[in-house]
Amino acid sequence: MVQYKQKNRSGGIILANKLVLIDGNSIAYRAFFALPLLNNDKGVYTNAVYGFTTMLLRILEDEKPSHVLVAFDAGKTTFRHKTFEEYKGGRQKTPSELSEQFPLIRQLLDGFGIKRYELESYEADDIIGTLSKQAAEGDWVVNVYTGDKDLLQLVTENVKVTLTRKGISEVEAYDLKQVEERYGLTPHQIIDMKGLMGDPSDNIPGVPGVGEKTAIKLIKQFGSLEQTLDSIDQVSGAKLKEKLSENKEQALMSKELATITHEAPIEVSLEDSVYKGYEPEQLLPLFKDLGFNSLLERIGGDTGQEMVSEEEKETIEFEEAKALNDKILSSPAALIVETTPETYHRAPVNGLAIVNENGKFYIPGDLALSSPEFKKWAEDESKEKYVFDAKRAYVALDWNDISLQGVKFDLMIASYLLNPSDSGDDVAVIAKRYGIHDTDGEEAVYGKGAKRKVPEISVLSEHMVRKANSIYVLQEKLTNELKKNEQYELFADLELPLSLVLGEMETTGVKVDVGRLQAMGRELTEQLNALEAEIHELAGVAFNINSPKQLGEILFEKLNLPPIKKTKTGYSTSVDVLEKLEGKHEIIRKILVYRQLGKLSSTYIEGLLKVVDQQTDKIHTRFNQALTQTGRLSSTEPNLQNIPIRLEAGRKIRQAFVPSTPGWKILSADYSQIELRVLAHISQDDNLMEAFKKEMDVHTKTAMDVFHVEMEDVTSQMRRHAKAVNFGIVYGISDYGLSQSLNITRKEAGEFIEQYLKTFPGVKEYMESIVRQAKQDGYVSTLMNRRRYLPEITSRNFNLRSFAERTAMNTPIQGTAADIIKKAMVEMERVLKEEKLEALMLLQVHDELIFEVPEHEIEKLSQLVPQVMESALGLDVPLKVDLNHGDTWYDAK
DNA sequence: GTGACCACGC
DNA sequence: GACGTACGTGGTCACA
Repeated sequence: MVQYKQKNRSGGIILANKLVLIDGNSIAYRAFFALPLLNNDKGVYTNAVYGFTTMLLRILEDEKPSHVLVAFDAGKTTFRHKTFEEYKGGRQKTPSELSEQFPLIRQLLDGFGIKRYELESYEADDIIGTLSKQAAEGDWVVNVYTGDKDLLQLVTENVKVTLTRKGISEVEAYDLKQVEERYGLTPHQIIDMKGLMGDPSDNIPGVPGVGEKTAIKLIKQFGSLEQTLDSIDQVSGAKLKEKLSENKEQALMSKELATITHEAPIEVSLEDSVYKGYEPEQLLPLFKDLGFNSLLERIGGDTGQEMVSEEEKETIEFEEAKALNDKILSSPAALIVETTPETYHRAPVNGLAIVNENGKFYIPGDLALSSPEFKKWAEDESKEKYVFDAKRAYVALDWNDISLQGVKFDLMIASYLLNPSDSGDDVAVIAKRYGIHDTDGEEAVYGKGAKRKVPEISVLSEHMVRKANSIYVLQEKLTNELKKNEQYELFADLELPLSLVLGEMETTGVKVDVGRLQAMGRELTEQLNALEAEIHELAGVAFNINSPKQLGEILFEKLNLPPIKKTKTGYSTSVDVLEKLEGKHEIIRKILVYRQLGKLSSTYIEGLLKVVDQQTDKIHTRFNQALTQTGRLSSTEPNLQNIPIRLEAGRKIRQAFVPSTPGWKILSADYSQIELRVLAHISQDDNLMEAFKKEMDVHTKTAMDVFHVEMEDVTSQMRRHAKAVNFGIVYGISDYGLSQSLNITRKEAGEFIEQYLKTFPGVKEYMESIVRQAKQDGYVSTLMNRRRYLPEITSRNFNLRSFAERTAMNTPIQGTAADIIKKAMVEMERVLKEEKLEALMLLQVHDELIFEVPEHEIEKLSQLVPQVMESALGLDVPLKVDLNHGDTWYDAK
């Protein structure tokens, strides 16, 4: 364990005491403005605390001080206000986001065992001035850390001042020599300089018209402010002479204000600031609470995927169930169905855990899965269960012929809805965010990569009981937070039911025509071999076409083609680069085809064949319900949301996706322009709403309005551009992004966007108001109150801020579309059951639902599906669904 | 194992 | 004027 301890004095020689004085307010300010507005899981801002902490850790490591003291300003008025009432007047009020962090900084310093001090009527500077003088007189070595150049006046033989530069990441130490180099003045003359030039940030007037250059020149010439004022007649320049004599008094007062006192009536002694090193145990809970996970390691804490050490864990008492009775199978109960992390399809159940008001129980897998009592309890809707990742539990049990019902709380989903940015699939990680630290992460228990294995049962049983206990303990807290955010309906009526729907879709799986896939694979391999030979022939040498590095060398060095774009590591060989080279060499076309076919072969043929269930020829994807920042689902192992469609060669892959029962059909229903319809609704833009109400082609309509032409005069080029702009609006891309996708200049792209917003003033108004709202609230919401926090929207970093602004505009659109289709899915599943239909919902691809349907239900479904989807959520514009069916997914177009 | 690069979908 | 620009998943290569 790394622990900071005062180092032994070398060779027994006692060196001078070393005192570090920190200007607390100044460093906190710097940190606050340098870092984006981070917050922890409780919504408390922590950026200043974080910056302060990293700085402090570095100071302690670099300086290894024997004494440390952090000085703070106290109150608003100081003795300087008696001299000059407007001292520090006109200063912007400290933002509340910062002031609320000061108590945390104080707590943190206490945790470090570092003395802090503030004194009524005095500023931090004065405390530092007084202590540094005392220390220097005692022959101590002093280093002052601040962001304020004024403190340079304190530099002496023994006292250094270290200034923060550029944010907080860089610092610069000033001793006598460096002050001289920088200003050509002694530290004491800094005050004279200030008297002349003033300081706008403190509202110190100085002499108007005199800036740093003139001030330094005068002080160099005459030695001090007083001597300058005594010798005004020797000053060169009539204007300057006049200014100086007019503002004598003001200059003297300014000097007084800028002078840091060495005589503050402080009640601390140097010895009070003794620093003995910190105890990691004191800091761990603070850091965890603040969410400083990256700093835990630096102070010798755990990173989350190491076992929580035994001392930190309270022992947990639990019972191993020998038989299942009402005491164990009561309600409500937290339930863990333990499966080895990763895929849960056909996964063995490693055991179960239940925590309820009667106690904590570990239940061996065999016992539960073979127990009729357990099945009855699990399937009983009225027995309330609290879980983590309901779908995992649901599917794992479903493979064992148990249909889990009555899930009333899912910790994973709840945490995701409260804040999608710190979601996760690990109980421990989420529990920690909410203050529970005794649960190990999955990786710590199971190991990772090659080392993954199911641990011995004593470890595993305790692990699952701890997880169940975390859920049990956190249920109320998160439920309350959801209610407070008005997200409980989203949670209970949408996402929870959806997880069961998704679970059913996943277990149902999609049938694949393996023979067909293999045949396509063979054909592709032949084509690839032929192409490879031709490419090598044209290049004059055999090389790996899949290696961007080798390909780049061949194209741009051997064949001397012009390198259009570079990447960090070499030449770019991406599609848009190759397309620009297409006319220049016949090898290019072949490489493009090789790339396209190679992708199909490796990702889609081989990739899919790898995950086909050998017994049933079905593919069971997993939908991740708690991952994307917008509320969309994602799909893994395999990803069935990116099966090719645009290019015919790729689209053919879809021919391998077939119904699981002979004679059935694949039916696909996709929302037409759902995001733009949502945008029309949210923005209430008349023009856009009209397009949908009149059922116009929205891209054509956009082209007509943006280019001011009649419908029949819209060229395909215009429509393509309009479509790209609409696309950009929906996905929140920038002018740069648009310029890339249309291969036009950024300026032109910017003009397009501007023209678009002129045409749709309601949209413009929406874009502006949503950004304002995001700045005010810190988050944006969808129609169903899904949230996304955007702390960076107040960042002073242009990039971070712009990105957050585009996100603010885009997330309510994309997220509401996600809400709508999710709602339709829940409703659809209900209707299928209610109508006793055999048809099965198989997949969701963001704006599209895929079903397999018996022939005789096609007609019924063709009516029901659009009806359900179009009425999922009432908008002020109609929703429209396009429907297709066929023998394979390919044919459902 | 990890990061860079590339490519597929919405 | 620079900054480095939708969100995902997954394959391959090349490095350690």
